[in-house]
Amino acid sequence: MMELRLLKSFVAVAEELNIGRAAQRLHISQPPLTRQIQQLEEEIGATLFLRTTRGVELTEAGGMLLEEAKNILALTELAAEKIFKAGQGRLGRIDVGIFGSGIFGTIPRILLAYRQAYPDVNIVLHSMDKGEQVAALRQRRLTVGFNRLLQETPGISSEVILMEKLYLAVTDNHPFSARTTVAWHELAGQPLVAFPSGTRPSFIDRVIALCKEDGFQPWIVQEVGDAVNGVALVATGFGLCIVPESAINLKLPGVEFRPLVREPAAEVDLSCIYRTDDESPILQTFLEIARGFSQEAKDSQALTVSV
Amino acid sequence: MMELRLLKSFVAVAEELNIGRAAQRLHISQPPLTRQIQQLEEEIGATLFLRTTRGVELTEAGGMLLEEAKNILALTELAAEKIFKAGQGRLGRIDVGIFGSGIFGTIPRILLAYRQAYPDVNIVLHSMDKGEQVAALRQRRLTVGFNRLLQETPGISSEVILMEKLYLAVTDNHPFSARTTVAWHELAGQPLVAFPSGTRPSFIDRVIALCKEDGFQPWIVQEVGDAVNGVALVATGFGLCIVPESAINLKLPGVEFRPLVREPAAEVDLSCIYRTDDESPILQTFLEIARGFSQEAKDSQALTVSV
DNA sequence: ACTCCGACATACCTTTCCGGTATGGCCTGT
DNA sequence: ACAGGCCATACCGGAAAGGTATGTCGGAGT
Repeated sequence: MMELRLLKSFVAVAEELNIGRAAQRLHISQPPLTRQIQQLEEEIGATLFLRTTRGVELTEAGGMLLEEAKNILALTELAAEKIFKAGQGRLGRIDVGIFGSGIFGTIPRILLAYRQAYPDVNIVLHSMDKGEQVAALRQRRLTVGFNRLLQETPGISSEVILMEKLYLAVTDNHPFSARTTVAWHELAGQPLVAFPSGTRPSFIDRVIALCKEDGFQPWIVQEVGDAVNGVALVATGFGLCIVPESAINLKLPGVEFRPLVREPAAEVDLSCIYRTDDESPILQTFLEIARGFSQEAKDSQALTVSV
Repeated sequence: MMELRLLKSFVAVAEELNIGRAAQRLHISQPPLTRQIQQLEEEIGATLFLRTTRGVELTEAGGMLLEEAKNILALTELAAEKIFKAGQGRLGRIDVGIFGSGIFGTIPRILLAYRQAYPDVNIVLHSMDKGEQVAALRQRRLTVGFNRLLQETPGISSEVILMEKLYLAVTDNHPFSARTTVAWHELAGQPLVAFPSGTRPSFIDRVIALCKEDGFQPWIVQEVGDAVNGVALVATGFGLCIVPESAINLKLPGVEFRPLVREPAAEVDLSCIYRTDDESPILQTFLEIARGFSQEAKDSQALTVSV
């Protein structure tokens, strides 16, 4: 069925125009090469070489085959290389689910690091909430998702990347803006903008739980979709808004962020979710990069403590 | 080195997603196919299938390879077919040398018939005189040439396609134009336009030889490059012009053609020339078609005689 | 919970095919 | 006429491909 070995031999002969020399180049002896050419000619049903007394010369059909064969051989080599890279997770496509305000903070840094480590992997971002992410993972429309406050789901694994401290967004004319920090219990009686309004339980439930632990009920004046909208409402004077650390990169005029102090610390997780049975190299390499950030976060924390 | 056999097996498995069924399709048993897939995976260095309990499924790398492999297999099949056709002379390129007035008469009919029989062969015409044709044949810039009155040339073979009777081109006010035929010996003393002026011996020498046989010397008043120019000069009143039969298709106002009668017949050959050592199918098939015209000419002649 | 079935993997054998050595035949250039 | 190249052929040994029998594992059904 015209194996590539025959094509490779053919190319060698066609380029050397001398079976003996071509055989040397191929590190075999001359007679087998003669047979290979004969076999190729028989399989194709065309004479490829004219045997002369000082070697061989290409027929027209042989000349055409030379071009085709070179092309085919190059294609197979490229393909082999490509598939090898793909097998190592260095090539392909990864679909990443992010939530509304996930485009700030650590997630873009992870994505950037991944892109630099695996430049040939196409990163496709999909904005979807927790429930949608789980569904999309199951349908393989997503490779990995970022989210918070995940609960056990069959077939889906989750991994905490890092814990983010909580901050308070205040307007610059609010008394709290004169302070360097705000204590959690001081939130009692303050008008709060809460988010998100999507799949429960979510960030808002975490906030409510922390308040309950400290013996008060938060005064929620408005619910919005995500941190961006929440901070936007703060800017227009609706009230205060509790956000994870990543959201403090969100600069809006007249809005400032103050750390919320609490014992134990008021934190929320940032986690990855993925299909438990997905062992694809693309996912594995991505998780490795993400775990690197997890480690980095711990390191910087240790540094802070030791200083 | 990743033989096509492995790729073919891979495609079968990737399409069936079941090694056993794929083996049936390939008319081999299951264990060798399993080994082939293992071998392919090892050679490429990537996992191509995930083995599940109800068959196999493609990894991402495997999915990519499926596309590549299909492409490569299709290319090789197309290539094999193409080369096979080329080997039969049904595909490729033929360079045909023609002389100045060769574009009339039989040559275009031969070319047309060849084009219809072998539509995938590119016919490239080159206008050149006898000497140029021989040189171009030697340099392989020409596959075949048409010419007349060829003499033995080492390395070059010639074959007479047909004999053409000679005609006389006269103006419609010349006394000969009132006749149905003109006898050869009547040319004595008539002003003649002769051609061609290129490589000798040529058509003009044939004319001179025939006159000499009949005991007179032709009165040549002008030499021109080819039959077209010769007939053109006839139209302007320079004199008469002897042309081969094919040139009577050349309609010019005020010019008429009359058969020249002589015993034996005044004829000139139309021949093919080609490299003696050229056994390429393209040339052979072309010669077959051309010989067909040779036969056809004899048939019609026989018909004329019998009627 | 146990068994059975389906699917891939492994072991082992047979055959085919591939490459190596030796040699023959043909042409060319001296 | 002879020697040197070069391709083709004959024959042999070993590697590799395919076949049969069997193992192993996971899931479905009773």
